[in-house]
Amino acid sequence: MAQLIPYLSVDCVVFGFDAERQELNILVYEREIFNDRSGNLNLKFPGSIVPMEDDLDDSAQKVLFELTGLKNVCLKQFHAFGNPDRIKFDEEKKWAERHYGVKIDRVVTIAYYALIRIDKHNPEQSRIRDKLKWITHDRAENMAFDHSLILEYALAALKKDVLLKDVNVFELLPPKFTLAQLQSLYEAVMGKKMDKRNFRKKISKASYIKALDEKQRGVAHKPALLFYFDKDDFERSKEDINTFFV
Amino acid sequence: MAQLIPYLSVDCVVFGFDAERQELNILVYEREIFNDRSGNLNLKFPGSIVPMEDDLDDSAQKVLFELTGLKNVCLKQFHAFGNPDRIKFDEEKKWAERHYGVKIDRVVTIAYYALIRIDKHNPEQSRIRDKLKWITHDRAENMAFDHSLILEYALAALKKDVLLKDVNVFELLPPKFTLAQLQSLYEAVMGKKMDKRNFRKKISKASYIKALDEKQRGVAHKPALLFYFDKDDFERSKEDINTFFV
DNA sequence: CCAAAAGTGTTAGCCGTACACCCATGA
DNA sequence: TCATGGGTGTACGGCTAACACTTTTGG
Repeated sequence: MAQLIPYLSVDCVVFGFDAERQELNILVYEREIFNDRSGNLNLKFPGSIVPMEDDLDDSAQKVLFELTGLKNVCLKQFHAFGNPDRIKFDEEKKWAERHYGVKIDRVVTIAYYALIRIDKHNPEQSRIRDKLKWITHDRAENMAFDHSLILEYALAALKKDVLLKDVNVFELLPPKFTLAQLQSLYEAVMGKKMDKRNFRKKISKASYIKALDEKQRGVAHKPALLFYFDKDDFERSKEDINTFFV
Repeated sequence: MAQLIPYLSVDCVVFGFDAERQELNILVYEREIFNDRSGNLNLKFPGSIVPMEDDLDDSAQKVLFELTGLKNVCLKQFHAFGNPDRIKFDEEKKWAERHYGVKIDRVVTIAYYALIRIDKHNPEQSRIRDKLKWITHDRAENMAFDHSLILEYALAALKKDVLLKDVNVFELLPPKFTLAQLQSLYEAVMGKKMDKRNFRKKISKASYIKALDEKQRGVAHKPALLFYFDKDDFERSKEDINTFFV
């Protein structure tokens, strides 16, 4: 049977925040199809062909569940990638055809990014646990297909969403966090360093970030006060974004 | 032949700005498939099935060209809509099957918004000119398929892009425009009124909006100074968006 | 001379930015 | 007692927001 229309897939760029190293990490799936090529060509983002009867968002949630054992993950669709030549190598086409069990000429993918708590991700629950790994952004060049491009778009979309409070960056943090963790997360997302005192002054004006009556324990320095995030206050605070940048 | 995967289409939400009436308008395509239903069920956004060999962006440009006779239109992909039930009525399914000449069970659409100058849009050049019309946002409820939802997403995406200077709102204006026109455009996009003096103070700080040595003519009131938009300065000015909203 | 829209300045309070030292803890 | 990161204040300049009257034109 000839294929007359492009296949449709979803791909998920899963972000996790390593609070120790203060780094934004990305979950990738490692295949073994290129033996003689160096670099990251064996790395791709987790994804799946969209079944005929499934909603796009549901397909993405399903991928995430099979991957991390997590349900109701924070997931945002950010772009569809449809270059007819996005499958670059014969090895990739053959891999995809074997993997999905259909003849494939072209795949259009709807890309999502997900925010998860890196400590919640339980690889034991994953069907494909031994093929998953976390990498940092600067180790993600030259991935399979157009996935390095997809990552650039994902990072830009995340940054945009965070700037306008269109996403909950707190999904990446544990329920109790320090201001230093929060600051390094913002710095990782925005791609720039910020001044500690000014950052804290700003955060103290955010009604949705609230201090607990509790401190860090067991650290070899002055223990930090812990904070939590109030989602309802956050939702309310969205309303007064008015002023555009000139 | 059974269809095993969803069809893929692109749809374009075309915005135009009516500077006289100070309204944001939307270009819709009118069909004649519902006789006995009231409302806007006959209205849809222009779109097309994506051919097997075409890039998504190219397909959208092609739709725009056939529609408006314009090339290199400002076009931004903003969301993919893939609810399996987005074709709601039998009449719509039959229309789509007749229109595209294939059996259709499900269509996933990649939605774009376009900004065009309403005065440049030459309906004479359009293949389907007698079926196109401009409507305002508040007259766009209950459109065909999920197109009213698509419009809501388009407006939100446009607003977001304008806030972050990710799109050129000046594509909607003639090359020479007054500050009153510019202000009413911002107001239409942001959905809120602004103070004239404060708006002008802000605009005067934008290096990319420059006064001409020329005024309006033939108006029955004090003629307004004309301004133009400098794209290079605009691109340069994007770099210093840093501060997130709390 | 009237109607209509253009154009203009000041004040008060808030926000962004730049910058350096003491504090609490575990080892 | 030392190393480590936590926590804090001030001053300046720029931005936002509120607010009302005069000017220029065509009719």
